[in-house]
This record gives sequence, C-alpha cells and structure tokens, in this order.
Amino acid sequence: MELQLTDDFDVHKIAQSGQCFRWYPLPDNQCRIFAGSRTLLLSQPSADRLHLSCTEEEFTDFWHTYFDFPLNYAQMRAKILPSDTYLSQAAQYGSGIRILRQDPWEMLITFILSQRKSIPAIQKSVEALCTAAGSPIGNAADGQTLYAFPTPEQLAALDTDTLAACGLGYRLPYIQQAAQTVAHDPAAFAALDRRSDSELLQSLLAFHGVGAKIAHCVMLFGFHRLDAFPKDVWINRVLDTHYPNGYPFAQYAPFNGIMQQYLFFFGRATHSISK
DNA sequence: AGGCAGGTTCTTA
DNA sequence: TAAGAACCTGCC
Repeated sequence: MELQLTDDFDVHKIAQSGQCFRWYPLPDNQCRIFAGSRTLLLSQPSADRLHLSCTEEEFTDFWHTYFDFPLNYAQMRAKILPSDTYLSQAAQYGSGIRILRQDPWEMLITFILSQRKSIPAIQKSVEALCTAAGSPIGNAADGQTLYAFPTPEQLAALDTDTLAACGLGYRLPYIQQAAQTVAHDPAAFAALDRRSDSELLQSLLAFHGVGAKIAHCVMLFGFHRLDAFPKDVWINRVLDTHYPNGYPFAQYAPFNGIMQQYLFFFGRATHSISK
C-alpha cells in the first residue's frame, strides 16, 4: 500500500538510529524490516510518501502503531528550546527519526546481546538466533527463507550448543536465563507494561546481564517509555562535551528519550565513525 | 596481528 | 561505595 506522510519519517535515519537491528537496506532503496513475527518491505520514494508491502488492514492493525504514527514528532521537536543550540542542531539533523514500538521481549534479548559488540556482530548473532529458533515467515526475493524472532518458549527450548553457535559469548547464560524466566511466566513479563517507569526499571535490572544502559534501552524501545534516557559511550561523550554543567532533563520530561535519540544520532554522526 | 566493541558483573580497597 | 579487571567473539 501507499501512504501519504504528514509527519517526520525517514527510513534511512531510522534504520541507522541504533534502536533496531533487523532493518536491512536492499537494492532500489528498499528496506526489509522484521518486527516480532512480521516482516515488511518498505521504501520511501519521496520525503512524504511511503510504500509498504502490506494491506491497509495489516497497516492499521499493526504497522501504524509500530511506527508510532499516533505521536507527532515534528511537535516534539518544536518543544526544544532555541537557546539549546546543540540539541536544536541535533534534532534538525535527526528529523525523521521516530521511536518505534518494538516488542519488549525482542528488545530484552537483543540488547542483552548487544553489550560490548559491534553492530555487524550484533546483527549476525540476532539472525543466527532467528534462524536457529524462529518460525519461518516467508521468503525473500532471492528465495531465502525469512525467520521471525524466536518466542520465549522457542528460545528457552534451544540447547546450549546451538545457542553457543550463535556467537553469544559470555552473554549466553544471560540470554538463556532471560528466556527461561520469560517462558516460565509470560504473563508476568507482559504485565510489566502496566508498571510505573521506576518499577519497570527495577524489574528489568533484576535480569542477569541487564544493567542501567540496557534496561533503559528496553524501556524506551520495547516498552515505549519515552522518558527513558539510555546512557552509552556516545551519549556520555556528548554530555561531557556539550553539557559540562549538566543536561536539562527536567526541561524535556517526559520525552527525554526522544531527545536522547537526536543527541545520539547526531553525536555519533559528527564523530564520523564507521559503525 | 591485535586492539577494541553501543556493558555488566565480580573482585578488591 | 567506588574504581578496575575480566569476560566471549568477531570485526576492522
């Protein structure tokens, strides 16, 4: 289907924003997206138009929410104080980024996996997990089978040797334990969605292998807690350099997470890092 | 060839 | 309570 855009949306920037690891660029400016047990081909022929390989019904039922279309990001950017020149510049540069509503379970496992790994290495491990334990959900243009992200049950059922072959390294027991915990009581994990930010944070920190940074990533990208502000090496560099007297968290509550994305995307880009 | 990577845990003062 | 080392593995 075709979609006329009325708000911020940039396929390329979102794919590079660091929140998603299964957005793959394809020839012809297309993008293959996976979300839980769904997949989609996406392209943006012009700034205000989107082409999606799904029906209008599927868009309304799922993707509309996934892309967070109910929230107006141009309006969010307008909240930035002009006096904050660095954030203003960052938001201008990152306009088109949105905070996707990704699956909490998928975010939990993916971000546990991400620690101390490069992005290509993260993607490789995630794909290995999907191939090893996920359900087939279709075929790519070249005929290759596409796999869903494994369910907690599927991942928990995987034997240690197979998991080890996914290149998890020392994170293997973290992943294994998280899978067993969630598979054992999926309702308890789902119920976290209704907890307050601080209660949710505490629950996430209880997972072995989940510290402050990963917990905040899961909150922001999986539970859509828009005030969560993950502090990684890039953000810390930005805060140290451009906010030596402290960052104005109170000013941008409860949307600090959105600003974090702009700061991260801009901070990383201006350091002209490879990725 | 060898350091380093989008962090966390464990160990030591 | 706080700083340092260790941790698997693969990428650059």
